[in-house]
Amino acid sequence: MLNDRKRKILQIIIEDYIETAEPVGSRTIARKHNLGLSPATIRNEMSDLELLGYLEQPHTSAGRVPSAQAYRLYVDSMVDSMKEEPGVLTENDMALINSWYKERIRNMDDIFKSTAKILSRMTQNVSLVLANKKSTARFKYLKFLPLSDTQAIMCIVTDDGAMDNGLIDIPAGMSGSELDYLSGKMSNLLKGRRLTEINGDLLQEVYSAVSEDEVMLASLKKAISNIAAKNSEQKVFLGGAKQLLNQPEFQDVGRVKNLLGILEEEKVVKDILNAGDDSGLKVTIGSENKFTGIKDCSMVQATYRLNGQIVGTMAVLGPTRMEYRKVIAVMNYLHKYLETILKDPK
Amino acid sequence: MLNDRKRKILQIIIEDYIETAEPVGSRTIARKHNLGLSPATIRNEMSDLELLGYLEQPHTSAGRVPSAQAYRLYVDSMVDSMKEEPGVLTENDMALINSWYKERIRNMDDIFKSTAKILSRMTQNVSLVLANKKSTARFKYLKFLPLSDTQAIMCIVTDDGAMDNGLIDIPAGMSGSELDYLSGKMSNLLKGRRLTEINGDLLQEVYSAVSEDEVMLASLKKAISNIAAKNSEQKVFLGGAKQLLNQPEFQDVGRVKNLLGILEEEKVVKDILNAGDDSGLKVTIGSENKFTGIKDCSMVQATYRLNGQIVGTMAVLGPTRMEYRKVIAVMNYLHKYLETILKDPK
DNA sequence: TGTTAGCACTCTGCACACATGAGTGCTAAC
DNA sequence: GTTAGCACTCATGTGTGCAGAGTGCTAACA
Repeated sequence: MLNDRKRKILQIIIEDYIETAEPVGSRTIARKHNLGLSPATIRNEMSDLELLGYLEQPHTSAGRVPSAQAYRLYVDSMVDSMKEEPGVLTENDMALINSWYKERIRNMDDIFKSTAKILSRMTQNVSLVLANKKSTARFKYLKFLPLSDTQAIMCIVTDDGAMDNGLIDIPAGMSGSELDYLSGKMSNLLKGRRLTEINGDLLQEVYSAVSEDEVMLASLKKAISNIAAKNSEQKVFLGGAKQLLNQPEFQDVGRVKNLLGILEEEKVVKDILNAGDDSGLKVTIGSENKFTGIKDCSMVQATYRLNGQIVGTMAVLGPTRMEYRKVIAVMNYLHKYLETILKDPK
Repeated sequence: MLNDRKRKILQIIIEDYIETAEPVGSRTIARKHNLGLSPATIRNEMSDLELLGYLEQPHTSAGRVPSAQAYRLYVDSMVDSMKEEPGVLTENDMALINSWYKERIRNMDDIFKSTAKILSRMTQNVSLVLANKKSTARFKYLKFLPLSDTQAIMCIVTDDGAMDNGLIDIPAGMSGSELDYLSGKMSNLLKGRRLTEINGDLLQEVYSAVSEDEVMLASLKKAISNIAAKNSEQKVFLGGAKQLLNQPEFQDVGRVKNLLGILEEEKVVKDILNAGDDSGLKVTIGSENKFTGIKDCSMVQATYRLNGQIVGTMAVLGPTRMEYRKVIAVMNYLHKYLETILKDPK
């Protein structure tokens, strides 16, 4: 539908606008790029492109600005072409990323934190990183570690090698070996269950098979439901609200406030990130966004997996006039990097 | 040095300016407050106050604005008077605070999170909350929970009733009872130590008294240093960057960027909060702040303790034109509230 | 001696007119 | 199909004038 020349001109306009944030005029194009065309010809083409819905004019005597539809075309064809020759990151960029990751990684949270930081620094936009908690882990065994005469710590080990714990009340004077007997019995009965399955009823059943202390049962219930809640909780990491203020579209305080308001509501951020838990890379442009408040923004989002399981989602949120090429390249790189780290988190 | 009338006028100017963010003129004062004085008289007094350094004039024909020195006087005398009749929070405010705290408290982190949120909502400024980690806890005992043929989880129980854990490598084929023997021995030798004391050398000594497996020793060292690091780490919770944008002094994007930049650097925030680990309430006005970047802001800060130990620090950061009275009242209330909760976190 | 009315002066903010420049759309010629 | 030329539009920047708020000073008053 678009001939090569229109395509070329559209691309030039998009990239120029992404760079300068100023409406692009026909003269500018003719001057900057050696197309062998006069401004008048380019004007005619631009007029066509506007009619086709790819360009918009802020006012009569301004240059033109790409529409959401134009970005869509641009991104789609870019994603296609990137399948063949993916990376456009400079050596420098990659070195920077590597060094940032090496900086201070002690646990999973640090990995996500670093990812958020890197994403925002490299793309000059807000980054959102969502860490899914493993809710599919299965119960392996539990153990009580005595603390005092009336309290103990319950440790639950799951088959993914992780451990959770909670404080529980025990009958006064219960001995260590009694506790061990109890935990052994309970472990046998609960083995293989998902943590979320271990609700009040099941626990009641299992527990009453081995003991009958009401106080301890109650605190067990509470501790386990706490652990289950913690495990099914998603965590959000944000980065780079500051960078946003460098973008000309966010010189208006009202707009900044709007976006900051959204980012401060953890629940909203989670919803946004969970909405696109597609596989692979997803670019949402302007009003394609379902959430009010970011309808004038674009978002590039990617989920990453480990053994087929979604571990998390990362996204870059910014004005529709976003450096899509760079953002996508960074995302692709981080994606690979993360999957390597996650496989072998030494 | 200031007679009563000057004092009174100064107070009126400060409070009016805090409310309106506009320079205050002599006519306004005469109209709003029934002082029995004409604008001209007030003008004379204001002229004196300016000479004394309490007032400043943005330009010749504007009203006057309180200087840092004026705020200092205002805050000091207010803190004094609040010792007698402390609270000025409305019933409504208190109810709001209570309900926010009840909302979703499952662990310590939630308490700090809520505090940050409440502080910023109630004061319309940025809130910073620093949670000190208990680095003074003493080792009680440790226990190994087997995971696989070559791995186990090490659980360390401390005398404050908390537990930490880490993954360690064990010699292939080591039995559960061998692990128990090891942990029992080690527990006896390490009992009563601070976690930070348990460094590589001490551990080497203790461990070689009970076993000689190099791999396990290495992973033990690593796990314990991780735990010690985590325990001595301070955590920061922020709230209400959005509220800031409601303040007229932050309509300028440059200033917002400046402050956001600071808030995004966790290390800087920690430094700021740690700098004032005085006891009790501390108000820092404008250039009294030692940190560049917040020299045009004021900060109200309070540390809270549990059994004499500093548990954390909370602060409100905003323009020098801050509602000191309200901020201080909220802080006082939260202070009491928190110390109650912390004493008995049911 | 303290207080006040009056007045000239200063500065900001706003509205308005005007020129400038960038950009377009259209037409006619190549 | 391409291009030069021209009239037209609109945003932006600048200068002017005016109203309003506020001050400082002086002289009169109690």
